[in-house]
Amino acid sequence: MPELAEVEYYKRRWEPALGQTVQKIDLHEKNRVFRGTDTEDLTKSLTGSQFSEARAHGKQMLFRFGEEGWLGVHLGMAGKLFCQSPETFEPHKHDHLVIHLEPSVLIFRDTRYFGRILWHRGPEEPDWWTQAGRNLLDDDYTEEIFRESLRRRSKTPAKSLLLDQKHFPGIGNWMADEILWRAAVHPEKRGGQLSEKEISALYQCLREVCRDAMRVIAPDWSDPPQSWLFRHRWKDGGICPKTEKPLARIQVGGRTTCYSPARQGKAP
DNA sequence: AACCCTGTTATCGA
DNA sequence: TTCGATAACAGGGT
Repeated sequence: MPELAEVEYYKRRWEPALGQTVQKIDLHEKNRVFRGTDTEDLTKSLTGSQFSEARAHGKQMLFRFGEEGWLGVHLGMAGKLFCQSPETFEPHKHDHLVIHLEPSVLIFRDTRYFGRILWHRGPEEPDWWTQAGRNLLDDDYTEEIFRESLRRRSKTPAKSLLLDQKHFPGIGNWMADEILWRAAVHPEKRGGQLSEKEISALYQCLREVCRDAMRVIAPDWSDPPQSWLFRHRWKDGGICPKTEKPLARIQVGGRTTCYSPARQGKAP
């Protein structure tokens, strides 16, 4: 489920425990979500440390413990984060990491095991954090930078390019469809086939969808309004809220894609 | 019961 | 090198 704004939402779920001290860790070290992670060092270093910082970038989260502990969380397809009190916490089969602080309990739950926990110890942030792509909501993420991404991958269908986390961190399946629909660009159109007007529209809609998602979803996971494609994309017989014509579903780059033929045209 | 999925990664081949 | 297609991962929802 989690894309840009959902990840921000889940990051905020852990923030109430900032400043608290870790008493105990529960984890299943053989678990897939710990692939490549030194769980022994994670357990040893986290215990007794103070939860000091919470950040999100794209689909990745970074939580700092003490000065030198950096816990990375990726939610995959179905990951969730919770913060509960010890009285209300009930262990769940798919709770892969449970951090008992005083007085809160932080939980990483993932029924599908596509998520991932990373761990790094040292004074500096880990490489997998500093090497992430640009923040699409920053003022310095300009149309020129967006154009450069299109140039670099001019033969890739627009839908597939938008899903590339190196270029567009945080964009996932529903956001990519929403952006293309708002910009009236067919998902299979390639970067090199886009007109100047289409490129500008895509850039504007990319920024707009990121802002709208953060505003509506990040604080309390509100339902987006009916005016978004989001509300219609999975319904059989869904109707485009802009044209009132039927929506269509196709596969692009292996991902199910919903679009409005009346608005976005036929395959190029 | 069969099929689908808001994600990532390895592999193969053009 | 680059990119697309495909499969794999694992469980829950429809």
